[in-house]
Amino acid sequence: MNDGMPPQMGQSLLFLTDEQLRKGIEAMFFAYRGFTADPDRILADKSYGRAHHRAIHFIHRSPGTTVNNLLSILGVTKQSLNRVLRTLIEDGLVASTVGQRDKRERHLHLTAAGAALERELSDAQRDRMRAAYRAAGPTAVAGFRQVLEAMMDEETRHHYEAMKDRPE
Amino acid sequence: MNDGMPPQMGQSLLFLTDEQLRKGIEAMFFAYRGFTADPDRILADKSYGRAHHRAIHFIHRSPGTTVNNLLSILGVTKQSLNRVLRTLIEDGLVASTVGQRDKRERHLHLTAAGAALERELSDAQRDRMRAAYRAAGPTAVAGFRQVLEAMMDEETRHHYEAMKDRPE
DNA sequence: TTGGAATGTCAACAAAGCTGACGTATTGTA
DNA sequence: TACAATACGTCAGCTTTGTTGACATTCCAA
Repeated sequence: MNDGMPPQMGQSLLFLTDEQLRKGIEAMFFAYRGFTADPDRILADKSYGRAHHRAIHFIHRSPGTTVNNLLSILGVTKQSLNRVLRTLIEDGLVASTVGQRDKRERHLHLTAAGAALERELSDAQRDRMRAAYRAAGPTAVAGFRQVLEAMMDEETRHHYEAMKDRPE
Repeated sequence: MNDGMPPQMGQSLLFLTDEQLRKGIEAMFFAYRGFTADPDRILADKSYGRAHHRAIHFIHRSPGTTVNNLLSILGVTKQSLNRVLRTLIEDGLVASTVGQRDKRERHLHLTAAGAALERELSDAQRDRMRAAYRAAGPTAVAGFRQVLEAMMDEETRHHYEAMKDRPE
């Protein structure tokens, strides 16, 4: 039976065939939909979107972060982020305080209400992630993270690693 | 030193801590940006977007697929898909033919030009995926796929698996 | 003191999703 | 043979989230 592989290709490189790569690409596409589905449902009720979720997540993750820093983490323009941030501030989910050392900077924190929404969103997202982790097991999880990290842009990976080991 | 873990938690469950889950969530977010970055750059020059890429990908993957089938794979409304499909047909990248058995159906194929663009896009995306796979190794890749598959919605996983093993 | 950096705002626009409504051709069924 | 359901296309209108470009304000630092 012809499996489409050149006979000289060793078992060791079978995971690099175009077919394997295509499966990985489709797995990323389909999995990302699941990944965002639960928070999206929660946000839809509140007339917020994914952009609000991302802002809330990273403000929670790095309390006191500046607008500029958040910008480069999220990879969007300041105008785009500003629109999202403005509604979150207006709605009392995010507090923006003038910097001490540099008064041009605004430091962002979640309010109690913002922290409550963050908790609700991340609980939902973690539930799915936990189920997937549990189903796949610790070895698979390690591989999952390795491949994802290798897939990032250089600059992005720096952001990722910079906040990798911060304590809660 | 307090690592934040309850002392009764065995090593076997450390991969399910909130901190591990959060890292996985952030890895998904950052990696997905890298995942789409290369095709996005190619598409920007041609005034197409990610939606066009997805349509082209799955038409290439399942030649002769109907509009309805594509709809349920992509998880969008027919109005949204139609806008994309119309431009692709107008530009001569996709051919739409009336069904033989059921004349209500339209069967979708890539033209030579469409196949050329598909090749360009998937080459770029596969290059990054290949580099990530190579860096992480075959064991990691297996885990990567396992976790992603466990992360999908039920219905989505059916789509994924239905086209999993089709020959090129 | 002056140039540049950080921030914010206004305007205009585009991609890509959504709902709702409607028309047409075709098919299956009562 | 009527009628209901299906597949597809399209129009209109709306939302979210991204983009440029222009411009004002505030403040640090050379």
